[in-house]
Amino acid sequence: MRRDVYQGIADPTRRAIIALLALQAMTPNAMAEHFNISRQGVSNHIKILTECELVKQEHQGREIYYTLEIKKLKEIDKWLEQYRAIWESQFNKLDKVLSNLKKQKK
Amino acid sequence: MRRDVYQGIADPTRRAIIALLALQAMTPNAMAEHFNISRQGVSNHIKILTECELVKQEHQGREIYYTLEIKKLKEIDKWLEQYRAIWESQFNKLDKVLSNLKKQKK
DNA sequence: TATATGCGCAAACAATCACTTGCGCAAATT
DNA sequence: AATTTGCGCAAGTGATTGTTTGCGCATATA
Repeated sequence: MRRDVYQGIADPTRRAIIALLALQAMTPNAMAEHFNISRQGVSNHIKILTECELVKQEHQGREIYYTLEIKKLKEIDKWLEQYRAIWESQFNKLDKVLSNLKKQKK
Repeated sequence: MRRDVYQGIADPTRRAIIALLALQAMTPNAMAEHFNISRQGVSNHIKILTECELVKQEHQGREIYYTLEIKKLKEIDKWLEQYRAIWESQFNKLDKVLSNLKKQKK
């Protein structure tokens, strides 16, 4: 069983949960109200998110508030970094082509 | 069958393929040499990457060169954007705490 | 103390996954 | 013309997924 950030964000419902938790900490029941799946379905996703360390829990009485571990998302950002350089240089190339076309028009 | 970028990058072998193709276009056979799985195993991944539009093909005789569609990775970057704002503000808060501690020491 | 509520665990399900092996087609080499 | 090479397609395998329903344990309310 693979448990990493990439796996964590692979499912659309999990990305929706992440979006919710970015706004505020929430209990599983509160999250479930936003989706068409059962409370337990949501809990299963939370379990995976917890295992990926994308989410942490805060017990409060019998309720459990889940919070987003935003720094885990930084991992993806770091992975993207190596490719950002490439697409930026590609954009610059395109930019050059365009400005050359402009010059030719003149 | 879900076919989006997030699914595309969910598998470690596929991320490795992406890394290879970032350096240069390659045939499936060439890629397979880098991994411990069969040529067909690699081809299965390529198929998924193609369906996610993370990869495009260029036929050249009987060989097929695959190239990385870097702009598709930008989609992830765009998704991350909303969270970047959050972790940056969190970092600034931490920064404040640290500089306050420093002041107190003085 | 009895009952209701919030939650995780466990088991079950079909669907999808990552792989493999075997095949056949088309391009290249002999 | 015969053989080799590069590739995708198809079918098969066991493992993992997303989901559900039923359970039991705590905490809260009556």
